Amino acid sequence: MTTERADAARNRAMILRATEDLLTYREAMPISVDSIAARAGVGKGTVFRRFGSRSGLFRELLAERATRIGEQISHGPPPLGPGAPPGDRLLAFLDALADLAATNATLLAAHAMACAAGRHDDPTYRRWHEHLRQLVGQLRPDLDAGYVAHVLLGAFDAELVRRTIADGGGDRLRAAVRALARCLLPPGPERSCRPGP
Amino acid sequence: MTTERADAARNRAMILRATEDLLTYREAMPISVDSIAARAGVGKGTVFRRFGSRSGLFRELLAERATRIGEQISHGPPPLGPGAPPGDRLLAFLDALADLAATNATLLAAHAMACAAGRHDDPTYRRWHEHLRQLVGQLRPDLDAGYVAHVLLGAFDAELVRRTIADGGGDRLRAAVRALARCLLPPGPERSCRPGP
Amino acid sequence: MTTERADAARNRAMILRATEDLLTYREAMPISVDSIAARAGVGKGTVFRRFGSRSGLFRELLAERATRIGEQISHGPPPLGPGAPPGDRLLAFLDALADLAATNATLLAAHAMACAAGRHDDPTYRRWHEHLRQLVGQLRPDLDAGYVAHVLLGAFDAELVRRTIADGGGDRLRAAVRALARCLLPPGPERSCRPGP
Amino acid sequence: MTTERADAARNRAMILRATEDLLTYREAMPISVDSIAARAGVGKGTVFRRFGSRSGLFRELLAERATRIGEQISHGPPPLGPGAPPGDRLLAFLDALADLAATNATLLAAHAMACAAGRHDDPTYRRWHEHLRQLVGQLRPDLDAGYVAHVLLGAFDAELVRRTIADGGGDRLRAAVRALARCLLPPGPERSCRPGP
DNA sequence: ATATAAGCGAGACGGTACGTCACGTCTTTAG
DNA sequence: CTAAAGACGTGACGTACCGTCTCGCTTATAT
Repeated sequence: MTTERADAARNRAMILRATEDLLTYREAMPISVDSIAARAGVGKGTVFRRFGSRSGLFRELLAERATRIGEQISHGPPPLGPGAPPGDRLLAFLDALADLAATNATLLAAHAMACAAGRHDDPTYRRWHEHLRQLVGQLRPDLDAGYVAHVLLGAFDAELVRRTIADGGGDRLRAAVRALARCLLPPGPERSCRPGP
Repeated sequence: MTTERADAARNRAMILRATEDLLTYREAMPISVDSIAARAGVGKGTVFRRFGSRSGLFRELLAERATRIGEQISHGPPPLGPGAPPGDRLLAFLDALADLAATNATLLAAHAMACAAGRHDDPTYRRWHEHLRQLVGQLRPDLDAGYVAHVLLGAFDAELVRRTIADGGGDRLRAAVRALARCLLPPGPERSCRPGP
Repeated sequence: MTTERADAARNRAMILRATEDLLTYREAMPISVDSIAARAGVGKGTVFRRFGSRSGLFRELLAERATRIGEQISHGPPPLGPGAPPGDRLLAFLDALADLAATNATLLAAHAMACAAGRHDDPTYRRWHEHLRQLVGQLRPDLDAGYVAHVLLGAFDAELVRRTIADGGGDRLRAAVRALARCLLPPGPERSCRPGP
Repeated sequence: MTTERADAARNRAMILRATEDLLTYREAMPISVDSIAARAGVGKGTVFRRFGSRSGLFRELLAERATRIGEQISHGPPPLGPGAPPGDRLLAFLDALADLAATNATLLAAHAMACAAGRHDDPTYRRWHEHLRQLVGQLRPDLDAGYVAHVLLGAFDAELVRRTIADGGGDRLRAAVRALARCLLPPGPERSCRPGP
């Protein structure tokens, strides 16, 4: 595919927009592909053609939302972008994720629901995981960086995020994540907990 | 109901056994209630009568598996049971969870799939969460204990566990969890970072 | 299946009735299974469960309509039923078919559309064909009775029937069929091959 | 349009040839336009530009096959062409149709499938019907010539032809048609209603 | 022991949502 | 600038599977 046809791009945008609308209105999961297609004013086949499956639709929507963070990680200014020390980047990245999660709770829920067990293969998830893995690896060679990266991403689990912001708002989420992240930072001079080899 | 009918008890066991078998054979999720009923040699209605729903079936199966840990937490000997210092209990509990997860990876996956967003309401999950919340609260008053407890339980996410033991075995899972947990322990001069049994 | 469940029978009737209604309203073909299910107030799955396919639905509806004729052929009074000479039975049967076709033109069309090439396997068609084959075989051993029986049934082709009654009414259809049928009767002393007006 | 471009003519031929091939290979109906285009080595749009629709493709293919008969009817020698008595022309025409049907059974099936209810509007069908209508009208003023003409064409129904030649070959079809046609001839001294063997 | 009522077993049933299919259209590009 | 190529739009179809409901039978209890 060299370039996307004009009508395809238009319908693609309409479908994504319709999905957003429905996610905003209905917090509950039952957002059927039919309802999305109907609201977008296109046939159901179009949705499946463009996104492959229900999962693919939410995946792509999440990817769209995650674009900004991804770009800032790669080319943005410190501390989120390259150049800052790993500890600062880690905190900045988790802050960004917390922001994203707090403002897209329902999308996360839908994405989690749709992607089910395959969420580890989601491109967005993989990118985030890779970023975390590298930072953690630099900060704490004593930890299983890959595993810890997954656990940190699990801290933004849709249901957990929803419950947390429902009882404390986005601030509580950010604070909790931040406090948790600091536990992973290497201990300073006054911290005696020195991990073994 | 005074007593459980003999055939009912027998069928209940057959259903649970059939579910285990299917979980062992098929790693993939699509284990339909029909297939379970067929393999158990009972009608589908029996499954729903006994367990209420697909989720209930997996919930009960997990609860059965979690019975030992629950009892040891409540009445067992330290460090898992009462009496040991919180840090030791936390590590012991997470060790136990890692063992359970390593030996029941597919069940966890099925449970996660079936319970979906409602897994926070699962009795077993709640009990574990409450236990962790108290321990974390005692150890680290500076953290959001409830949130951290959820994150720690997220470290036993089905898909994550599966991938971890697939690439490193149960030992890697246990080690990774242990290393991660130590980050949460408060720094203390007299507590070794590697608490022995 | 020993006996049909009460609710199944009720829904079955509702579906057939809804199909009739839609056939009455909309002469055109596009009667989707969804529209039938919606009008019947049941799910689409129910329609497919009971009738197997879109074709099966129309087949069964036609069979229901053809029940009277089938019974009269088997056990009814002459000349349609047994006992009358073959020539009289042939004419009576074709008359009955013409009546049925004239009053169920749209159903025939839908049935033809749905059954497509497989209409020769339709139970109702087969019964009618067998009846005709026997009568023709008795009347005209010189003809290929099976083939002629198919041709005679082809005289009630949905599109042909529709056009004929649209330009001449049911009477024209009946007369045309009758005149055609007389050509097949063996020439007798008092019954000329050229029937009088 | 003054003349057909060379490549257009070539593509047209390739499409028709591809359709024939597929009709020969696959007796079953599901010959999609995509498969035809693919086998012809052209884009699907080309097929639709040339033939308007799926139906149009089969219609044109049938028309091509029917060209010889049409010419012989109009300008050929008796008994098929003009000049012979109606009875002879009728028999000759039906013979020719039987030959055509026997050698193009699958094409007839595809044509019937594609044209569906609109086959009465097919140019080829109309020409044949008109020819038959006139002959029947001359031979048997007592019959509904238009209706009988349709019934006679129905004797070459695709499914019927297929079954007949499958169980008796083309000879059985020709004989059956011939015997049936003689029933329509007016009784004459030297031409009995009961034709001999 | 037998009749009767309560409740269980089996799976057919009801319905929703999904993904597929193939027609016909429309945009893009090559000649 | 015309035509080829095929990506695109569309909606009906049939399927899968969850949870419910009905019917027949088994078990416990009363006589």
